[in-house]
Amino acid sequence: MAESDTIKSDETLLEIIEVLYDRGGATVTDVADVVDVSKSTVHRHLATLQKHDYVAKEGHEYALGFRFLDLGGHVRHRNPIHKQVKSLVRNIAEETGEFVGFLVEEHGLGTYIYSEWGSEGVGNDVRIGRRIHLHQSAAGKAILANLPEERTAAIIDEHGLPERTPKTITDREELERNLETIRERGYAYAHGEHTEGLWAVAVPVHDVNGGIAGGLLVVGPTYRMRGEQFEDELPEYLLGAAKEFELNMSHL
Amino acid sequence: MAESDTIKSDETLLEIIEVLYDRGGATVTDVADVVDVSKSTVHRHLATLQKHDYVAKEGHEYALGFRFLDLGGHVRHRNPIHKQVKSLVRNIAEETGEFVGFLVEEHGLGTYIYSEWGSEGVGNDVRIGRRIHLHQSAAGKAILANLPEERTAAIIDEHGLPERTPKTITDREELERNLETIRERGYAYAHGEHTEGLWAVAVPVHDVNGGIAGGLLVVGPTYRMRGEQFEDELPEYLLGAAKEFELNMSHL
DNA sequence: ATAATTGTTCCGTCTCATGGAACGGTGAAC
DNA sequence: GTTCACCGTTCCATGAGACGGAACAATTAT
Repeated sequence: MAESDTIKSDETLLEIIEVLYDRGGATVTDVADVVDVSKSTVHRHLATLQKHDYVAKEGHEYALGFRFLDLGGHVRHRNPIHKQVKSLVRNIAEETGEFVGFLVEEHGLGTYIYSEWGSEGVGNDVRIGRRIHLHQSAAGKAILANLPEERTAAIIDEHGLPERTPKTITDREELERNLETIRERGYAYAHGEHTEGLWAVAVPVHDVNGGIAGGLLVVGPTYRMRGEQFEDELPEYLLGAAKEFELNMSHL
Repeated sequence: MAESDTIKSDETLLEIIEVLYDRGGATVTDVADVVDVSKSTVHRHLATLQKHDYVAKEGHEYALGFRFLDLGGHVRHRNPIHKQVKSLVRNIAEETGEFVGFLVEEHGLGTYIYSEWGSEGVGNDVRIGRRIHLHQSAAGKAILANLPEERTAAIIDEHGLPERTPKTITDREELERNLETIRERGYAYAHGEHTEGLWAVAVPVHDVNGGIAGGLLVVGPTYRMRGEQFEDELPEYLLGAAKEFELNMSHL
């Protein structure tokens, strides 16, 4: 419970990594300006990272190195369902032509472990591994609606309901009503709650123990996501795909 | 030049990450057994990582968290050629049905920034971002053969020629003869030098400045990689694909 | 040429990371 | 049910080592 004590040098190290992440590369002084430590300290931290190939130095610019790709790939492959997720997402992307993603929950936030642009798939700055607030995403809402009630409450308590677009649901009561609807109907919509101009449909995907494995999501521009196609056929299709996926997972 | 001084706590932190990477999850005592520090120290490092979502704790097990996926994705997307590489690799995988990958060089080691299994694509434990020795891979040899001579020499000096299978070329003279052949003929073979039972063909891919951007590789089981198909058609096809890729890159 | 930045190294100081011991909780053994 | 063993976590005193600031080197701008 108590906030265990942490290691200061580690925290600055991570902070430096964060800066390199945000800026996509920075010099010693750049970093020192942002992270409140002396240049020499920054330099030593970067030297340590460089020694272990965590950052690459090009001229005076330091940037995150391929070691992170390695670690990231590891995290993704550790997840046993990843291979199945990949083909699931890919098939649906091909079928629908839209952007398709699979979101999982960790620490109360959502992470896409795989995504795919279909032929018509629209921008959306979703990046594999980028963490997003669950309530801002159709897939996240599908997850929230299917977690044990107290877990959902704990997540909202911890992370709040920050706004991302004017459409984002920031009122707790409203969200809970929305989740209730999602539970009843079996799938979730998002109407520009994450990115304006984009609508999404998502269904929950269960794991073998009946827990929630993640959320399967299709995103498209508003004009293409209206009407029967969006409101009936697509959700039904996704529910079927999720069910099939769950069956595949159950006899592994 | 001089080995700049590094930060000890950072190094243990990275060492701990490495352990979690190798084992795919470990308890405090597990880590303390391997990394020569006290349990309390390990605990504090892990607590720090956990606080920032770099590790996830499940029961008593700590494992690398999705934060690394995020960072890894960032590294990959920063690379401007990534998007083109993706479609290049994917097309060839579809065409050949085999495993296809794109290897780049950093710090004298190779990293796959994208790979794809075709319909028949065979196992190969290649994992995105995993770092491998260049001389153990057809793609790596294609790169080594096309780097400036002194850079190639420096890489061999630094990393040596460790064996991975009995087929791996560990003799420097032999490797240099091999590279010479590759330069002349324009593409590289590997006959089980990385994984026994797998043969590969690879071609170098140049960047806009005429430098070497990476190596494009096709891997398959020995029995499927023999004969004319393997020895003539496939290399020619890859050379064509690489050329087309280079053209696409030149007018961006 | 000079000045103004940069990254890097050096050094003395005092913070803070460390190991060891104590605590609390959980599960196996008897 | 009680004991024992082993786990993660917290506490504390101590000395290693992370830190800031100054000096140096190497570029680039003026």
